[in-house]
Amino acid sequence: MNHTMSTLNLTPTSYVVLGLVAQCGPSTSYDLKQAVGRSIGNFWSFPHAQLYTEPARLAEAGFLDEKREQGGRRRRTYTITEQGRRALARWLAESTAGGYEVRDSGLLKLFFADLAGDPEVVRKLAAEQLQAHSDRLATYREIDAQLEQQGITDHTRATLRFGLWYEQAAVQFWQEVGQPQGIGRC
Amino acid sequence: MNHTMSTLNLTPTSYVVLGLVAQCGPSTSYDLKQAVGRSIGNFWSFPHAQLYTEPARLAEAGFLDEKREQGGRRRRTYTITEQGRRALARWLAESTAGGYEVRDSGLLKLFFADLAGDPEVVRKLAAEQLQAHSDRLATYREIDAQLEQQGITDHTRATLRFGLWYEQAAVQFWQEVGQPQGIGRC
DNA sequence: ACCGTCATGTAATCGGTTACATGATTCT
DNA sequence: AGAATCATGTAACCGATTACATGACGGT
Repeated sequence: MNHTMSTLNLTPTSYVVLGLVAQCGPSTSYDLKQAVGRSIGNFWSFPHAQLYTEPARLAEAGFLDEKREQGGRRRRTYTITEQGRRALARWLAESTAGGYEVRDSGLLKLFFADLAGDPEVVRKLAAEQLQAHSDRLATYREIDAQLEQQGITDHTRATLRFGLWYEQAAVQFWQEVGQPQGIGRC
Repeated sequence: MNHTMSTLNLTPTSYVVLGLVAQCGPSTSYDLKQAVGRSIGNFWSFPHAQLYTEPARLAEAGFLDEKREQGGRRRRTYTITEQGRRALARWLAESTAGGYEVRDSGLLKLFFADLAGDPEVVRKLAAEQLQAHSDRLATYREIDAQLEQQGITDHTRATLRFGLWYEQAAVQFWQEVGQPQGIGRC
């Protein structure tokens, strides 16, 4: 019944918004921002502006329902529609075609590090990265422990646990890099 | 001496191009495409069009030198300039501010998987991902072995080895997810 | 009343992606 | 010679990022 049913292709960003609204119920963009910051934002970040524009797009296309309050902040609150739910369900069920991407500038630098001529560059890089990843590993461990205490066992927690595996791998990797005596067995 | 010295901000893409040209010597966009496909493209992909437009931008800003052949394919060959080298060196030396991003739609799905209501969704997802990551792990192992035979021990090989660590972590993670009896120790 | 931070957006730009298009080579 | 693939780009669009801007709210 909505005539603006133009073919709008749904990006990962779209599904994040859709999923979050489905998960948390009626949300404002700021709610989304908070939710992202607490969870997925850890490994896949979205600038806040997108969490304002994307829901608008989705609403226009009929995947979300937008209600704007009159007084005060005049904020827009989004609710998922049946159509939105269907789109989400379809995405969840469909086979995951897209691979993955690890966009890590540290790695990029390492790849070109030999160009610098100076071995110190690699040492420094490895030390930095090791530090950063160790820190995050510690953080994730804390959070995971908290979630465990709270008895949370659903798949949002599982996602966090990926962070654990990842950071562990990163720590080991950068340790390996830092050791000048060469590459060990994996 | 170049008057078009406008402030052009250098993105990761820029450094990939710069670094590759520095590493491989004079290159065409197609060369870059090939090089990317063989190496960094494995975890950080760049559509080929970018490898045509980016060098142009860099050339215009004085980081690359462009020479176009007359006959045949009339292709443009890029060489790194002193300015380009400096930019690259500066980047390599500077502290890596930007964190990393893991953009994996499989993970995203997992995060929202419980919304589907159907446990089969998770099973299927985990199976798929496990398969995909196992395959890539195998591939990386092969490539690494080849590189080892060739006696390559520089940091471009090290970068590949990150792929090994990563895929191993991913495999373990998705195995964990696939096992319904809950989450084990990490 | 004032100040700082929280919250909520909009606008403009620009890089990234998709799609299109064509000319060289190579193979049969 | 013709088909198929390799190679080399261009153009248009659109999402993503940055920057700007302002209004509410909470505390002093």
